[in-house]
Amino acid sequence: MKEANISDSAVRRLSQYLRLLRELERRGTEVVSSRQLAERSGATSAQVRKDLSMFGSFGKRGRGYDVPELADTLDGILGLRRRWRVCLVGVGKIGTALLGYRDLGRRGFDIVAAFDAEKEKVGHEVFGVKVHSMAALERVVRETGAEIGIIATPPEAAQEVAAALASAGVSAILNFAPVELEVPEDLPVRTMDVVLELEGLTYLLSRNGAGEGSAGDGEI
Amino acid sequence: MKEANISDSAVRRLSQYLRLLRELERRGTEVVSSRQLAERSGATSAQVRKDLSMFGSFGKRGRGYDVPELADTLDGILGLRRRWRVCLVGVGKIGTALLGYRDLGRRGFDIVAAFDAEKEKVGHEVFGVKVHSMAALERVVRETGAEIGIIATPPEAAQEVAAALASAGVSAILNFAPVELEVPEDLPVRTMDVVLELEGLTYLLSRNGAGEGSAGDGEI
DNA sequence: AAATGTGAAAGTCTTCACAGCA
DNA sequence: TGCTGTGAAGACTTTCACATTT
Repeated sequence: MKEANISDSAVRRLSQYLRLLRELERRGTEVVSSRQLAERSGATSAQVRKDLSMFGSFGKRGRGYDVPELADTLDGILGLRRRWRVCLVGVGKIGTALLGYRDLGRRGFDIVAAFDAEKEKVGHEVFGVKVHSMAALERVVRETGAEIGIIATPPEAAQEVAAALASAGVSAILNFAPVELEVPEDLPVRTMDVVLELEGLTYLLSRNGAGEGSAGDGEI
Repeated sequence: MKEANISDSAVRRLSQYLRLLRELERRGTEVVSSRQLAERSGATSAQVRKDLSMFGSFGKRGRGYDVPELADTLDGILGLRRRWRVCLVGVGKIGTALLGYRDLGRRGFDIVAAFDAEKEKVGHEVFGVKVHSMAALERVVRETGAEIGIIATPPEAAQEVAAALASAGVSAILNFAPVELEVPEDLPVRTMDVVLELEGLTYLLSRNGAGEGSAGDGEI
């Protein structure tokens, strides 16, 4: 398999193809064409083929792609042939929702520890995950070997937590706090921000004639 | 102000600039340069200037941008000079977390109604928002004038809910279910998927030499 | 006949670098 | 002097279109 210098959005698409492939696999579909993957993922067939060809040749001409085989290939590309250990900082509403989100486990991510600044939460288990004090962060991250840290704290605390996670040795951070984190260059961070996504929508709505309560049919 | 044909990622950056400007405003900072905005948002100064220049000339040469003025300008561009009515479908863990997320209200988004398929939840209020039955969706969306629908249901239900929201007349959808939704062309959808973001990280970790528990200093 | 894999073309986005203004 | 606004250059991404393979 080729090493590829692939863009962020291409990786995102690969994840989407994989999501579709798993669904097709569940239904017993054996073969899928780039066209079909494209339709169901909002890409074009050429783009699907290009994305995949960055890593090798996985299809059969005249036929398409073998579903389980391509799913496994994408697992390999995305680093999903193994499980990942994740820790979560901030057991508030979002943090709790994540602890209870069973898909994480199903898709290969094990939450091995949680942390919270509030004394009342420390020592308890939430959805089977033990909540530690912030003071224990560095020790517990090392002991559990957590590789990915999720930040679900208030924004004021996020930068400090990011620094602590970095120095405790996590290799990547998923950040739910609405702030831009400063971290060492080699520590990838993805930020998920609901308000930011909503603003992306309101931008579009204010350009077009929003507020006119239309919609409702699929007309072009 | 110019009308601009601006990319998705540029809109995302505008939101980030706005987030920073609000923080600067809170601290009483009066003027900011493209360089400063760039540093704190992970962009370059040229990009900040370019992004803004798509919509007009808002800075003062030799000086920078007036913070409250630029914040207000970006509010205008992003459609945030008004409040938006939002409804939420699926009062599970994520849905509940969103209902309790006070930032939404602070940033101009009012959740005016919630819906759930479970009988036990219907009729109750969650964080001050009344939960309706799915059967009431179309009526309540029309009555409340909800413009944006948030889908926080299990993936199996998401497509059906999207169709119901579309036909009830919402103008945009924010989707937390890990599926690609098929909706009328003129109905923008943004999907937020934790697993997809995590996979973006594991992709990077498996390219580099991950698993070596390094990191910890801010060295270049 | 059908669908891949891929160069080449087209299109988009980002960076450069500097004229011009406060 | 300092920093914006912006054409032009460069980098990157997507689409096209077709030779190739099953």
